[in-house]
Amino acid sequence: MLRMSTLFLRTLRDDPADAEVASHRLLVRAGYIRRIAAGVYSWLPLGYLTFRNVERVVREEMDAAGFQEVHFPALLPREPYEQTQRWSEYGPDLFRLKDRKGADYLLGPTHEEMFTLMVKGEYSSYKDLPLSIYQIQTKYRDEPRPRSGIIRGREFVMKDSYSFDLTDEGLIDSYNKHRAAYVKTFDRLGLKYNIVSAVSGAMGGSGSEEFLAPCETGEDTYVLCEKCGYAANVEAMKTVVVPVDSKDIGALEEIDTPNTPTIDSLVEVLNAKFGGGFTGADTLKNVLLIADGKTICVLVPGDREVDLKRLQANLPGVQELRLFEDEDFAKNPHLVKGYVGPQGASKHSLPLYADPRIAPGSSWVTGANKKNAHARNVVNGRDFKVESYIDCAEVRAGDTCPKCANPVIIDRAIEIGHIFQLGRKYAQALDLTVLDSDGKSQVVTMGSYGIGVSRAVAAIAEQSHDEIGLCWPQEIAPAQVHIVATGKDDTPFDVAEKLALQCESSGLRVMLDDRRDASPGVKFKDAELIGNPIIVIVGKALADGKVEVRVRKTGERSEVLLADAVGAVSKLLV
RNA sequence: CGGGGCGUAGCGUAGUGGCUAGCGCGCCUGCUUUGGGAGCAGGAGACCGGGAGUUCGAAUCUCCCCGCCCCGACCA
Repeated sequence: MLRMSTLFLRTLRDDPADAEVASHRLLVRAGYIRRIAAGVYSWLPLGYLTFRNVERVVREEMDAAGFQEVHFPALLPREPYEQTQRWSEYGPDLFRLKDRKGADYLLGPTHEEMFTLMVKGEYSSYKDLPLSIYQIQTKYRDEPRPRSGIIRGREFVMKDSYSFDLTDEGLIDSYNKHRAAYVKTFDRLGLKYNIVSAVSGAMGGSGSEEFLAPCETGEDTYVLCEKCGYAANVEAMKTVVVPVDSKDIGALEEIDTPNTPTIDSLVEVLNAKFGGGFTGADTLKNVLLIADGKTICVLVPGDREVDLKRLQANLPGVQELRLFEDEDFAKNPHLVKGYVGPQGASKHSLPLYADPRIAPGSSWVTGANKKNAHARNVVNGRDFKVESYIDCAEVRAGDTCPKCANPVIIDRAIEIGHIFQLGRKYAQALDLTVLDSDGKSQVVTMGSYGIGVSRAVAAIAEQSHDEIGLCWPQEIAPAQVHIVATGKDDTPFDVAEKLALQCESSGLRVMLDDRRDASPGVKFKDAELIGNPIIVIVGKALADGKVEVRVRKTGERSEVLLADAVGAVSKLLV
């Protein structure tokens, strides 16, 4: 039983000045966490109970799915990460340190290498597969900008699993098992979430989905089609290419457009010249970039920006991407800033990547590749040739769903889980092979699956709070029932104590506010701030032999006979 | 790394060159109070982020450093 009289807890009346988002503010105020350094937090008793509840749910579901738990060190030697290039590729996000002999170590940001090597050390036959193992481990990433309390920390706890299969079909099967286990886990955690298609990013691999918990303070943006259920991270959102008939479009024609280096100024001139009707969407924006040292041109409708994240996600293999700067224009005199057009790009072997909205056959107004001139009737396929279609324009609410063509909505969310079909990248690099039934050596194919355990605590807090405090789902709350004794003499305290014991013996987790020196107001405020799902008040109503039972989330209150209290509480918790 | 902001007691804050750095919450002692963050009285607690400088005098002005928060870039 948690007794408030002795619990190591100090709640704060004011919001901490450095906390912005609800989860951070309330977890600090309610005495769950304390900041130690940027992105590094301690868990106090209430917080740690909550954290362990989340961890328990995750572990139970992993075990139930037949995955086996292991535990690696957080402190790791350099060598395995050298073999997969990540010692260098991971960059400054990797916490690196040296031991007294000067040998390189790191604090693990993720453990693909260790899992792969562990399996390699033990298994060598296809008969041992499939295998899925996991750990719940503290991870370290020296984030450029930790933020939002425990949502994005530099030290955090993650459950990471890895599956090992001989065949691609096997991988898909393991992937689906994890997916199902994740659904169960997040359902039990009481989280609202969407499963969205994602890009696999730095981890490599093919299929990848994210579990996103919608909330305003989330840092991921995703699209959702409310009609058909299509959901995707904006980076992975697909745009359908619809070719346009261009037979009736006249020949390319140059037009004088003095002093119109921007889309807005161009639209203005066009409308003045041709009697209106033009918008930014009729113009073609040619954005020049340097991709790994090579100049490329990206075509988007004039009313849209290029989304660099989407672009990079869809340009496979490109490590470094940046926009053209003035000095780049200076080096390339054929590219006239403000008047770039795709016609003639092939002459300079400039590759054109087009957003699918620049459909084959579509006609545009665009730059004429010389100052103060534009061209109209510039037709894709006739006047310029696109190297490939690539999703790269900013995504907007109301864009067309690639599945059912209805408008999509855009929402923000916290990423609470991510599942990948990694494939053979790590197994290849670390030479994890098994003998197949023909006695031939085969590279194993892997999946990787993560749940942010500490982040899930914050995500639940984000989704489950109100103005006055936290409102935990019962499985996660520090206690299921929070019993408050109020009054001057011993009776309510004795009754509350007895009731607490009864609740406990009927299997409930109980917190008892047995403080004699705190006023009722303080106890009520604390109970509401702490956020256990049921609050029972032993006080005034005792005169009628009753106690008051409150549901934290709904505010619903009722008085029940003392003898019926345990039953009433249990019933509300079902 | 770019832009903005902040750093004064455990927490929230006042104090823009001048006496012993002020207030609220929290904490300690005593009395009172006990259904919505109680009242009175007394008390403890601050190298004013650090260093250097300007000045008769610096929390306050200048420079450097450190730390933190927010936006952007970046990010399983």
